[in-house]
Amino acid sequence: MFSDDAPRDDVRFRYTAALASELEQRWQDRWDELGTFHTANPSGALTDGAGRPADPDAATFYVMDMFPYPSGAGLHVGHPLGYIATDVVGRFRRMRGDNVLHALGYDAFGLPAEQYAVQTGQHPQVTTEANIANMRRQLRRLGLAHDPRRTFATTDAGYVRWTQWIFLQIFESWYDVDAVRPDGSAGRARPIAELVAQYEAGTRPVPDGGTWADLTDVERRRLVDRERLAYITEAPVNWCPGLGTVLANEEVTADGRSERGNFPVFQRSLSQWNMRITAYADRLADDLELIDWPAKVKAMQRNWIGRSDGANVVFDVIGGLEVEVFTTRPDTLFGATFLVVAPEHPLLDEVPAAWPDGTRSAWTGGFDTPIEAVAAYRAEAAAKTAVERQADAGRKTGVFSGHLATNPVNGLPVPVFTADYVLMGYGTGAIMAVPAEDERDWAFAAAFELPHVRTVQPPAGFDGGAWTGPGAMINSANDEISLNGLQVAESKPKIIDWLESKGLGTRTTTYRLRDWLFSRQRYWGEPFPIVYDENDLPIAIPDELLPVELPDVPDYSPRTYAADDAGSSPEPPLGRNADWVAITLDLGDGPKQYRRETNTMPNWAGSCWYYLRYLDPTDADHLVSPELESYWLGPQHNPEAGTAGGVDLYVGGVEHAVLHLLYARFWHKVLFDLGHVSSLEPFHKLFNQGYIQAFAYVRADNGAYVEAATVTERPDAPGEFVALVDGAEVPVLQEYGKMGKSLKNVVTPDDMYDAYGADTFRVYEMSMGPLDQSRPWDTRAVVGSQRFLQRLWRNTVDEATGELVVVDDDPEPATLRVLAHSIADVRIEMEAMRLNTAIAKLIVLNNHLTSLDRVPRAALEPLVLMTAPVAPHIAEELWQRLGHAGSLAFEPFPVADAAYLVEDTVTCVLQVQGKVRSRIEVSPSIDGDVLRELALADAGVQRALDGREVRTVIVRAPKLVNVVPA
RNA sequence: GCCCCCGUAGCCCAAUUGGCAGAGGCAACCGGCUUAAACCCGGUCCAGUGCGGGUUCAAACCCCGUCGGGGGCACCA
Repeated sequence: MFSDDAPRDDVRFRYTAALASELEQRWQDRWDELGTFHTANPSGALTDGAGRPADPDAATFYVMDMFPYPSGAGLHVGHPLGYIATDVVGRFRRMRGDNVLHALGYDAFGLPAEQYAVQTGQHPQVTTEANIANMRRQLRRLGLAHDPRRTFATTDAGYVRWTQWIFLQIFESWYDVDAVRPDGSAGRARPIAELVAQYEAGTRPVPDGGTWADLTDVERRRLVDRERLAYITEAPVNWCPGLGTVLANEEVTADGRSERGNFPVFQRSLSQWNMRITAYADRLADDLELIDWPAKVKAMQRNWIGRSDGANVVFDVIGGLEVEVFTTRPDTLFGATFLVVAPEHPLLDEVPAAWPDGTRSAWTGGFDTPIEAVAAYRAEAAAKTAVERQADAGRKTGVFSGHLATNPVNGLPVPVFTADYVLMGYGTGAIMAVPAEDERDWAFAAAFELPHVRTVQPPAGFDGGAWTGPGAMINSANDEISLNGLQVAESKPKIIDWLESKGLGTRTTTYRLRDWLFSRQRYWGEPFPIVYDENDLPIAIPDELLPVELPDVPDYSPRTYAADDAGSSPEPPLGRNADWVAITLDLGDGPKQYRRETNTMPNWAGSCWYYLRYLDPTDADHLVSPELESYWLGPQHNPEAGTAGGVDLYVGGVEHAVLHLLYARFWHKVLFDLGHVSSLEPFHKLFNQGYIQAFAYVRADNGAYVEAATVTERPDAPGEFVALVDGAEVPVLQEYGKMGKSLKNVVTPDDMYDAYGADTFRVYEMSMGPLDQSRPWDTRAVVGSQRFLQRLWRNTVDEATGELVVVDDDPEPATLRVLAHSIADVRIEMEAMRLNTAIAKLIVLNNHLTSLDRVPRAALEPLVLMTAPVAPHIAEELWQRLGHAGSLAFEPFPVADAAYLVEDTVTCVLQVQGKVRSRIEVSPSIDGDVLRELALADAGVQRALDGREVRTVIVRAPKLVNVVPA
């Protein structure tokens, strides 16, 4: 059970949970009163606790946690893992002299808050505020060194104002692919007014012909609206009836369900807001090179962006039409034996009336005419849900369209099929099929009796099927060009050059990334700062009217439907307040009636820029002042920042690898293009912490979960467990997984504060293992961390009297050596964020001091300072009891005395054929040749050699010699 | 199906990146303290690194294969 907490007369000053709690809360109050963790900006009202601006000589260090979502359930012990880690790193950097910025705000819009509000019948604002208050309380008790002045919630009107302001910046911009960026490369966002100016001046041709002057005002606006980075378009979108809203591609799983709630998602053509993230696809992919992120997350982003280089190739279709295909293998064009277009492809809108000569029966699907066959297949494909399509992946279906096209490199006729393995949304929605070099095409060809022609020589012994590997080209020549004999990589540019010279194709890059669908049909989100006029065209609400606040509506719950009701339509809750929707504004031509946008923004919007707001959440005049942005985030803002700049350390779960992290990078780059930030990237170093998981237990008889806290392991049978249910022991089975109410295995920080105090909890979480690894929670093991702190306490304070027990004598050399090594090791481990091993080193030093009769101050004080980042309250208390005034938060982190790092002797291992046969003590600076002779003369070595000749001797002075016998 | 990460004492985890397999913690056991127990203090026990090959003077670490666990992608042309 938990440690004994009863006050005892003989040990009134023992470091118990009660004492820990008392001093922890006292120090938390003290930090607040003194403003200890008030981080100073270089200028402005945000100074340090003493009212000073930032020290110009200090390096900055900006550490940040992923935005917490204040759920109604409160925190369990898994949640604070990352917050503790960033706090430890931040406190360590502060002691190293850095100006550390660390704050925490709340991502408070979004579906869970809305659903929780619906459940409890309260307004989301009320539940959100209550949840934030509870989370603040739980986190404050943890002793996090956040700047309390820099917190905010995304729902605050002052924050919403700037979220909406950024939206309007994006709305009022277009992407000029030719504009030159500061680094010389091409393409950047520019104010839309500059596009209009170009049209007006005639320096940019009006698309679709005509002149600007000839267009009506409404035509001009439609033209310009099409170019905006935030734009409305009618297109197929992901409609999720179960959630009652449309979703971005990133929010839909591969099997066509909503990431949140796991409801089916249907394709519906709807008019919705989008963000032109695709304009940034190249930069989002390329700039990953500039930042220090886990390779896995970079791979996921690259994968999601899905850039592939190839060519578009035009095939003439007999009868006067043509079809353009995208291929990454233009080198295999001579092996293209048929074409496949997606069922939605416009080429199928007209098909021949009769099957052409040479049509095989396998191609027709049993229909008499192409018209019937194609219509039937298109209907079948349209009826398929994403889930069914997913289930059918690999099974090739399709039908001949009746069209014949001409292979541009050899003039041969190729049949055009339609099949749903070709997607309208990728490339051109049409492919050239090369069965010999593509596995999917091979499978289709096999199913439809289509021929193949090999154009890459497979290796000897290859026994059929598609060969997708490298090799020499064969069968690839016409009168003008020959690829034969070339390697695949050489052939690609050559054939593309030829195609381009003949006007048959163009070098092309395509992306999997789609534009970001940005509207949601929900109440609890940022309203769009947009109104519509009588032409139904969007108009920005003037800056002075921001923020647009959420109106009261009769019912703020989203209109949801049966999860499989594909025919239903979204209904924004904001539309339920007619008085709000209709608005009278004077936008320069007198008061007029407008209609408000009733969709809200996705909750990713608020998390796209919060790292900018921490720099000064009180700034009412700027999104972020350029001076602060460059000081904390700019390129080279500290020696580690690199050319991209950004937050120095960003810690959070890997689940945001493509959603939040991609969206935030996109917004940041838009803000960069528009001159609002100087950094190229928002987050320089990203670290994904692991998860704390927990055992859960189900009854062996009925499979019901039992309270994990009541379970014990059978002493007689390890691995078997029993739970105490109504006073009786029942056998249970162990499971492992998330911590959650339904699994009855939740342990909360509050439980830990009560039983051990916050410092013990912090030490335990940090010592469980490497930060990036997931691991099981084990409440019984927490006591080990408490013992460490208790020993540290006892090394300083007499438990009975509260008197200091340290002495001012000089420490023994042995103690100085342990001290020096501990300091050196702890610094290395802390800098590498290996907090578990850093704590182990602290324990070694502490245990050493425990073993002494008298603890010397000169050894104890550095230990207290080094313990401070991980267990700050007890460290502050001991520091004070040791006679220091004020907080240790800014005390320099100890530096090892190099004189005690060198050992007088080291143990040299003597091996014979790799096996340890002897050990000798030698000087650390011993000469290799001397050591060799010592080793060869060693009795243990001679015994192992047993008279054999020595072939060679490996000497790694001073630690190892390996003698290799002949 | 493809790709990535991880398998070390009963458990959580170290190992200066190829050089003595054990730093730290939990649990267990023994002893001290105690009227007794807990706390505390001291000590003990415990694996040859999932498995099979290979490279090397030397392999937990590198290579190949295989098994188990976790994650990502999945008809993207």
